[in-house]
Amino acid sequence: MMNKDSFRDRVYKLVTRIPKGKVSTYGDIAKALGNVRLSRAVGVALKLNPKPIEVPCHRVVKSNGELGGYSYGGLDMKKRLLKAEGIEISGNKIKNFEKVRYKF
DNA sequence: GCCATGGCTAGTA
DNA sequence: GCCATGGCTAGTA
Repeated sequence: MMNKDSFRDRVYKLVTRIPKGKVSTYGDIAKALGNVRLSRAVGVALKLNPKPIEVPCHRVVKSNGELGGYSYGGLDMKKRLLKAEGIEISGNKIKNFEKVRYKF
């Protein structure tokens, strides 16, 4: 009997689908899970991400294009990872946000 | 069960 | 204001 994935597992699964060079938002993931109101819980789930390598949570940012948080190495690390993937950032915001925003 | 804690968000003021 | 988590407390048995 296959037990259902927990909320966190479903979050991780979605995040895994975001391709390199693209970003998504906490809210978009929440919507993909059924309700935008889950967005805050999505943030919490990502903070608890046990595998930051496999689950690229650095590709998840705020709905207004700001970076949001990052528990592994802090914001500088998040910024560096994104830049290394070709995402342009100015200050604390993603440039061409809509253009690099991945749609599920 | 209750309560605090967040990597948040849409919609007022 | 929302809602999944995690830690902790009554208050039963």
